[in-house]
Amino acid sequence: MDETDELLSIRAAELYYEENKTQDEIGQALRLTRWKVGRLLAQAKQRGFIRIEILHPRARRLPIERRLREERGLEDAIVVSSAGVASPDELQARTAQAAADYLTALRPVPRTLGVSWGRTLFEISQHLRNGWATGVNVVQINGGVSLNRRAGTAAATAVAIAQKGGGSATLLPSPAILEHLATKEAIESDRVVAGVIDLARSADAYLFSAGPADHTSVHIESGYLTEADVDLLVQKGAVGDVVGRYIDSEGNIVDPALDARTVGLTLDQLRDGHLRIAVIAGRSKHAVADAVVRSGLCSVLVTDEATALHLLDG
Amino acid sequence: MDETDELLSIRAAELYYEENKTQDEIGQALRLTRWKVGRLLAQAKQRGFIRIEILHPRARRLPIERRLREERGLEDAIVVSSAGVASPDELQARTAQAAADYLTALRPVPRTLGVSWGRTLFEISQHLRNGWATGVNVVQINGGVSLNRRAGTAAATAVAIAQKGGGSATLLPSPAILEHLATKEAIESDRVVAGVIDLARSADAYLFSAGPADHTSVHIESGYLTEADVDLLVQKGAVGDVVGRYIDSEGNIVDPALDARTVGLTLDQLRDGHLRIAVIAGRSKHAVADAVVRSGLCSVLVTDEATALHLLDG
DNA sequence: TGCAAGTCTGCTCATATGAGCAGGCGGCGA
DNA sequence: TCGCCGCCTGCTCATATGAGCAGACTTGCA
Repeated sequence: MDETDELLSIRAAELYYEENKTQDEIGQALRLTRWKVGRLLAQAKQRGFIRIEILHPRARRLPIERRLREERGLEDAIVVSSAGVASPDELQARTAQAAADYLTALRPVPRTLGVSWGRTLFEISQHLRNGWATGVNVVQINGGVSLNRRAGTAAATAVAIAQKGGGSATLLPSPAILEHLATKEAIESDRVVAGVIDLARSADAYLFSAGPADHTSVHIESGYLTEADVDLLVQKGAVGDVVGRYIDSEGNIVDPALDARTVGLTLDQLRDGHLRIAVIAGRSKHAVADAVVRSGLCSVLVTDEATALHLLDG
Repeated sequence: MDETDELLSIRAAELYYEENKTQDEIGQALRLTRWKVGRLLAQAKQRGFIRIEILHPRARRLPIERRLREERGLEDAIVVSSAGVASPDELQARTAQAAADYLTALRPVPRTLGVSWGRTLFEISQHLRNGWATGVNVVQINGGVSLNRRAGTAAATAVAIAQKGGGSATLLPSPAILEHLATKEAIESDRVVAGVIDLARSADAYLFSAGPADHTSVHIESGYLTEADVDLLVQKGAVGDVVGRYIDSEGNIVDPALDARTVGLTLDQLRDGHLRIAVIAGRSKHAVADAVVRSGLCSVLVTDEATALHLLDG
């Protein structure tokens, strides 16, 4: 394609897309046959001169979703558009909305849904509509009795998802991380707790998020870890946590001792699930999202465009 | 359009524009008739959910050009796209290129073209191709013997435009602004100078730019004015200059005494021309572009998207 | 210079899309 | 409750577009 044709293809594109002329009319204007105009337009598209964007909070990026499925081996991927997003909060809201939509459309409807907790999960619970399902029982898959004033968020999330889905919630009555291994083992041997974990292991689907390994972590906010603890984990290679367990960029547990004091499904138990939906969005979670996908923790990923492109192109 | 339809129109748009499905295929996927899909797509477009952009340095914005013609009474307007512009310099280059293209395509070819000088005009001269016209004679319409080391730019501009157009240049051998009115009158009564100005008044077309009233002005760089002079002009309401003459936001001369010492066509003489092409781009020239269009100094405007939108929407 | 390969052009034909219309449906007022 | 009005649906038909093909043209090489 020489320069003249390139320029003509731009002129044709202007008339076609901005002025809504037919290819025939454009041909008359530019003294070309309509077939030539059609070819110029095809070339303009193919060379990337034409960008078509869908501007809507609910817009998704299907080509990126396809690439995630094909190149990263995911069973499914939902990628929300970042176009026109004003703030990280808005991105988070869009992603939560998409996750809620995905759950609502899920067939067959899971009878038992295992959920983690945190800011993302809470937001998803808020975006779900009443009646999004009928008779979905929700079970917590990791400990989360909050130690600070925001107590109850973890429970509220599970309960909201269950209620709106016409089912009931089974809570895991335990802190996320315990100070002593012995305490953790004692709690897990409790009949109720063990029963909840068994139920969690049998769930039809898991819905969880991941947190970044930094000072904004919900574990610091909740009092389970100190900033110094997290700094140490980062030094050991942590990129973030999944169901309270900190992993490195390959998805390996960075601190086995800490992990042993963490209550809930282990990562291997999580990986045993058939449908494992991870919802991870935002700049700060690029690294942990990569680790989650790389290590096969999720089979379905709900994320934003920028994170998806990070996974694909580094 | 209720929320369900809005969402469907987004899903349909994704499949249509990103996945290149036919409306019929989309209908099958979403369990709709193909006519419904067509209507959803039409609504998505109409509500502005679909944005189509042409990404190319030579891309123009025809709808904005139309609005300029219709709403600001211009005979013609050329608006270059700002999409993907990295720097103000690139915007300037795109606009100069567009001006060169416009001149090249101009029919009938002007026999005599009056030109001003400055950074913009110089750049246009560089973008013109050899043989852009045959036998175009170029005449300077305002004084411009440069006083500093960049001497000759004004002359070089006119000569380059003429040479590449297969014609010759007639230079106006005079400074732009003189210190004393008497000197200016003496120069203008000189046979050669008067002859050039007469020739300029008879030109078939004028090509000129405008400068901002700030310290980047080419008049400061050339030594005709000091920074203090320009500050004073701004205080009097100047928004910029056209052929060396400073105007306010309504296009009126802000300092008649200074104007009287400025050599070249007066603004009224400029307005007598039939084809008056102004080339004005860049953030700093929004105000002066508005003044030029508002006061009818140009009949054709070549500008960038942001400036055009400023003229239209304030 | 002459030939062969590849490219470009303008066509035919099949398909996709948009305009416009008749019937059905729901909402609203009497 | 009935009947009218207006919107929405699914259609027919006209038009716009894309696929594929045969011939012309250019280009590179001997």
